[in-house]
Amino acid sequence: MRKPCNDSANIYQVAKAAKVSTATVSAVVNDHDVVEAKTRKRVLAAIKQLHYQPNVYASNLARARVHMLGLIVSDIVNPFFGELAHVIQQEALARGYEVLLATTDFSSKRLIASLKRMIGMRVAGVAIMTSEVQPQVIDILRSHNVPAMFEDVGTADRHISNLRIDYDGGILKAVRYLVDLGHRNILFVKTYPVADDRGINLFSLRRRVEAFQSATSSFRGLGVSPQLVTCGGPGPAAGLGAIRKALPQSRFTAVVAIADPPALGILRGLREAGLSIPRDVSVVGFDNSYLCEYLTPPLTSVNIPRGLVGRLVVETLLRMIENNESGRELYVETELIVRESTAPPPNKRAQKASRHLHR
Amino acid sequence: MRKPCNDSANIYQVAKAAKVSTATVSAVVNDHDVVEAKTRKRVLAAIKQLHYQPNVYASNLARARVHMLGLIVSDIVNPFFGELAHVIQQEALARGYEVLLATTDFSSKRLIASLKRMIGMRVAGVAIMTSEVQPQVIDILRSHNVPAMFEDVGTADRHISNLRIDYDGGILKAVRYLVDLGHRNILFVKTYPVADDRGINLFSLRRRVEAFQSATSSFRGLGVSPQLVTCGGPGPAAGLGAIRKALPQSRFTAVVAIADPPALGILRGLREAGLSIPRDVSVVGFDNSYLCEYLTPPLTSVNIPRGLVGRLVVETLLRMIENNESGRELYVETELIVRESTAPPPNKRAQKASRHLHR
DNA sequence: CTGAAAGCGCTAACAC
DNA sequence: GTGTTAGCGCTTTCAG
Repeated sequence: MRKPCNDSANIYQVAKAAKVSTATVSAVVNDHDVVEAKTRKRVLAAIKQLHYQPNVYASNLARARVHMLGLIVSDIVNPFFGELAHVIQQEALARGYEVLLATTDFSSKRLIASLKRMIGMRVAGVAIMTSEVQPQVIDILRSHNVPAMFEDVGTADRHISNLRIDYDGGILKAVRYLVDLGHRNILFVKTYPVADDRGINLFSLRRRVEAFQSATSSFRGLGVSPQLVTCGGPGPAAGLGAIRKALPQSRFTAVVAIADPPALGILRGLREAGLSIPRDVSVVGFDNSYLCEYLTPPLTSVNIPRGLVGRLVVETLLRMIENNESGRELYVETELIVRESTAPPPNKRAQKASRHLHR
Repeated sequence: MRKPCNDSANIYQVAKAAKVSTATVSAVVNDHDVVEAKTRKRVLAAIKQLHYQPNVYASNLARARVHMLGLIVSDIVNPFFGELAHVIQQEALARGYEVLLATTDFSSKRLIASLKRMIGMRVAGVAIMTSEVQPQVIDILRSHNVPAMFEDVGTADRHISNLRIDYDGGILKAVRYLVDLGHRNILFVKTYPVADDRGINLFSLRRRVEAFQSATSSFRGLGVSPQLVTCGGPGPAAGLGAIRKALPQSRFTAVVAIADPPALGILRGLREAGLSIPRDVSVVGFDNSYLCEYLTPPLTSVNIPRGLVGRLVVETLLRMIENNESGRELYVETELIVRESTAPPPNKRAQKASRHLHR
């Protein structure tokens, strides 16, 4: 009635060529270890000869469950997400799952679309590592009973786990380190990507801003004065835009970037203005992506342990999927990696060390 | 006989809820524009109410062909491939195709595995943008009659197109520019990733080396002396390793990197040795990835027009798929983007401009 | 250890 | 316009 999918041989042809039934071929293909060696060999030969490649759709349709996880991230160009995706993929593969990757480009519309597509593919679970998550996402997940893992959004639930990354602590560590070096005027550069549709939820960005506010206020006694600049746009360009905006209007000796890509632009903007790093101003990034150590100067940055995150994500998801466990709250620490983009501010150059060196 | 896939509703339940047949539901879902508005509305309501999400496997199995392209690249962490993948995806999406992305990490075993998996998913065509391609790949492709697109490998054929990127020209332009600036001792840094299995075909790498040899030899009359250093490893680390190896044993005033990521490591290694760029040595990258303009100094690099490449790949593949056209040979030019990492060599500082400025 | 056969959920003739 | 129904290619009982 319908013409065959393409030129590929199907299981019947293999069965016929090997003079066995399709059940036997299926057993051989899936390593069911119940086939006599001789028969097996015959089947294998037929498979090779016909270049048989099982039709994934047919087999997944027939199979009860699909060994596949979905992973949704905002932006694969950000090296942090690239590395994270890589880790998760490795981890999943090691446990017998494929991973389906989707990118939202910060569009909540695309998040929904990707999620639906993944559900259509009957993924066993999804990890949604984006900063924008609207309620509808939760609805969809719930109505399909798909185990999910979020980053820093909402709380755990029967089918939902949540991984909290200690952004606040990371920002605090960065600020404390700068304060210890003698900095008092610290600029926080917040950038956000511009999405094509209305609602990107800037929840996690806002959280980081608050973390900065509270970090600086805890040093208010020392005369620390926080400044803030915001600029929309993708990656380094946004950082550059932000710093250009900030330079004429703020006085600062150190800047903390909300992520590494903007930090690239910040370095550039500072240099454009004839400033030297770290002599005139110190810069701290966030994510500790692989680029940091190759920048000039190597960038001090807050590290998020991708390996651990990847492992936790996959393991937790699999527990929910395979052992039917409930969702759980997870937490990972961050730490400051000091490199050469940070130093005492110009006027403090003399008084070399501060008393509270960051441990 | 088999338990349903998961908690999701299926087309029968929707049909029953809307009091129509499954054919009608299918027509609505696929926008077949033959359904009366009223019926349509009823079906839509049922779909929403039941959170119906069509099973991709069932529909692809039933459908004649799958609107999906495969894309295989070596390494998604290399920004160039990241950007290329993005462009191809956009382009494909615009023409109604999804794209399935796979990464080989330079392992030929993984190339084969990915290809087979894609064929199992009945992709309509594949683009294989890796430098390593063994004959078996061609066999597989041919035996399944899958249209394919390679980068710089072999020649076109009934079902195979080939895109040639003008690496040679790019390298020649870089070398000529350096020579015009007054450089005579030019180092070419070749790095290659180490794969976990035996056979990575270094074909395209070798080609670039040859291009460098021939480029320099065309300036032999001017006293140009080519040098070469090789180092295995991933990305920037390899560049760093290579330059560390080269520094004590070669004399050069300019270096050309085989790609941008190694150039990062080269910049770092040079600086480690107390050299200033471009004052003491000039550096040229290859790929012109988005990082270049944010490095210190901004990196002169050879540009590959990703947009054009992406468009050509998708368009050519679709011509083979939809119009049953034969494979073809394609060609794209490269160009040198001059930034601030290149300058006349130390001893030539005085004689500012050379006569043959690069156009 | 192997074979027969009943679905998995959907699509697309074809009939009405 | 809408319904009926025969597959798409595979997996998996269940008998033998």
